[in-house]
Amino acid sequence: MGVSVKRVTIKDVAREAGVSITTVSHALSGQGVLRQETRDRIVELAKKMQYIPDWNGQNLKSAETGLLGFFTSSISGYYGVLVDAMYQECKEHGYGMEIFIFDSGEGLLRLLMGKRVDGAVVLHSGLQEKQEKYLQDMEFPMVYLDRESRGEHTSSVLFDSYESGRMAAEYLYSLGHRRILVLKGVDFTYDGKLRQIGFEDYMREKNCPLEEEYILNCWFDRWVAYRETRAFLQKGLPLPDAVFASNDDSAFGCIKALREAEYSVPEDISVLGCDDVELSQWYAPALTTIRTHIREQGILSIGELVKLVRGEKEGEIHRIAGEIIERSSCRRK
Amino acid sequence: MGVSVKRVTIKDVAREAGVSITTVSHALSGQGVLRQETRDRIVELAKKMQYIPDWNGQNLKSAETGLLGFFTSSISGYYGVLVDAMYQECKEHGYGMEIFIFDSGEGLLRLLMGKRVDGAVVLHSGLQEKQEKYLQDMEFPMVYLDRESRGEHTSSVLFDSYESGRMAAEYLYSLGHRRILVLKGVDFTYDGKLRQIGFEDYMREKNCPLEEEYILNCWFDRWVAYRETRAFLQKGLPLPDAVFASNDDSAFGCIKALREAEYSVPEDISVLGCDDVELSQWYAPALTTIRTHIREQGILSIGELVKLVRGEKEGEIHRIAGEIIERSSCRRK
DNA sequence: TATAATGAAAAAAACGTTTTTGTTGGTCCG
DNA sequence: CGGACCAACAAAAACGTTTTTTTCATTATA
Repeated sequence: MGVSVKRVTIKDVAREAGVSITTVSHALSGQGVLRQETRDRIVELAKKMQYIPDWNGQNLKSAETGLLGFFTSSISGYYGVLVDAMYQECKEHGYGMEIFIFDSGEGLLRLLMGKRVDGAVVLHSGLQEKQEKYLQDMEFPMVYLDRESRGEHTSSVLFDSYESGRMAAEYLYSLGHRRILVLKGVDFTYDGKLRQIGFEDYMREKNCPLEEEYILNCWFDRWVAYRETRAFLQKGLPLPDAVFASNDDSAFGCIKALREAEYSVPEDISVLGCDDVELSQWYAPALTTIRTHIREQGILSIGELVKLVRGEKEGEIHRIAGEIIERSSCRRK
Repeated sequence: MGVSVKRVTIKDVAREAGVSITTVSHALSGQGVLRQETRDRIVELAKKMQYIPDWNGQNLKSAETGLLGFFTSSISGYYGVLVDAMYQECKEHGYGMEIFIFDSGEGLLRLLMGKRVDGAVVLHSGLQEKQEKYLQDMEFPMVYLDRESRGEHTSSVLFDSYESGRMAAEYLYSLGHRRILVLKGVDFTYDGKLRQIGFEDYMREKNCPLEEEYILNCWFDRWVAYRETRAFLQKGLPLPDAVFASNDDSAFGCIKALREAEYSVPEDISVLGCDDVELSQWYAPALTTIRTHIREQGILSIGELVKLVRGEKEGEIHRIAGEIIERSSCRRK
């Protein structure tokens, strides 16, 4: 099926205007030398005929599409902010943007190399090293959001998650908390891994190594965090002084479980989140958290990609520092 | 700049294999008649050479792209869920999906008619009637999420927002609330408008027409709702029995303002939301709200679009009923 | 006045595919 | 043994553009 009414092509416009398709193309693109009168006449006519150039025809010939792509496995939740920031920045630079969601890294190559976009921002743990290498060899402009990669045409824009992990530990430690419950995120994720390691490193250095039973696998998920802390509470182990949730979502889940068990935050237990999602400031109690500047990540990554696409610079690795946002879910012991 | 390394084209594969490009095309697409041995040999070789067909070349010739598009002005917040649902459903039907964000309806036409996708789901108040008409004339398969439109190739998948508005009013009324503060959403939005009208209609029928000062323009926004209810509170008007927030976000903003003014929800004032965003059940108090089945909207719209694309049916208008989810933010007066 | 330069437009090539039409040698059937 | 059919592949057309090259009057220059 698809579109069954005959499309208006450049040929139709040319015929109607009594000129060649070359002339139409030139008139519409502003290229070439034409009499002003001719140009105006054709532009006018094309609009009247509602001529819309075929994307495939256009881009088959020309080298650039004017489009940047964002490739990811999901945009639910918190990534909406990232995407919106990226889109604004694309517009700023005169590019369009499209978003591709998919699961396998295989598909990514097809899309990228099929010359659909001039460059890509990728946030996708499913992309294999082999494929990453291939893209690098093809000199395709890429910016990664979740892995360290740099080359002539590839950059990374990352959060300094190791430091954020340390920062979290330092903050809780400085408030006098020693026995800390950690809600671990997704291990095979760049940020998840580093936050955890940073946190653990700091505590070990302070001679407060984490205890096995006080690390809960919560997968960055509210529900899992809720269930896990419930289960933890039922074990009857000594109550922790504080909780470090590796993202805000799990902090919310945890707080709910604590509340149901009649513990109040932060009176009985402090809870520190990570991310500073928009909701955090609306929550009760307002969540103290490590802010990851996600909007900035979006802006920076597009800016970087544009430069790579235009060949204005070589790739590099950017790191965006976290920042502690003190609200009401943590207090001194 | 762009990709500078020479792409591997079908010609390269053909040369290497010692056959014509026709044969390569047939081998890879499974069309035509070839010896099994030849077919295998070419497929093997293409993979080894990392041949990836040029999207534009392919789709220039063929009528269908195998891609469905989602066109919207923003995907922040709550729409992530919608998008994820749509993506899953696309996969289910063997389609790919891409998302386009943009502001003007002008751009939409370019994208749609540029033969980038086989069909589109649109959620975009910026699309003008003239453009909608044009698309209909072009017999382009479309599903609208925020307007009533039907034709041979266009459907709508809507929430029954008028009924939801009535439902909200009925619920609050049944709890004995009479003086109700309404946090109005965005007027020029399909759902915003109808929720409001539905609510007003019911109250008028019950001889409790809304008072002017008890309608706050909150634009579906947390911050605006927060500031507006603060301002309202300072006016010193008689306290309402309940609040109907036209979406959950404004309910959160409102509750924060109420709490800061030392009113407690639901003891002093009941608050009813609308949407049932994921957060609602995690909030304190857990929000009583009208659930709009957004996931279902995603699934239904894609299912419908696929049928339209395949020409299996004519367009129609679907309406998804709301459902009241009772939690803890409302109580009997 | 012949030639070169210029302005305006057309013709043709190219982009990388898919699809339609041809070609070739061989097998089957009467 | 001669035409019809077939299997396996190649050649060519087509898709809708952009870009490069060509054409052809004019006008300027020597």
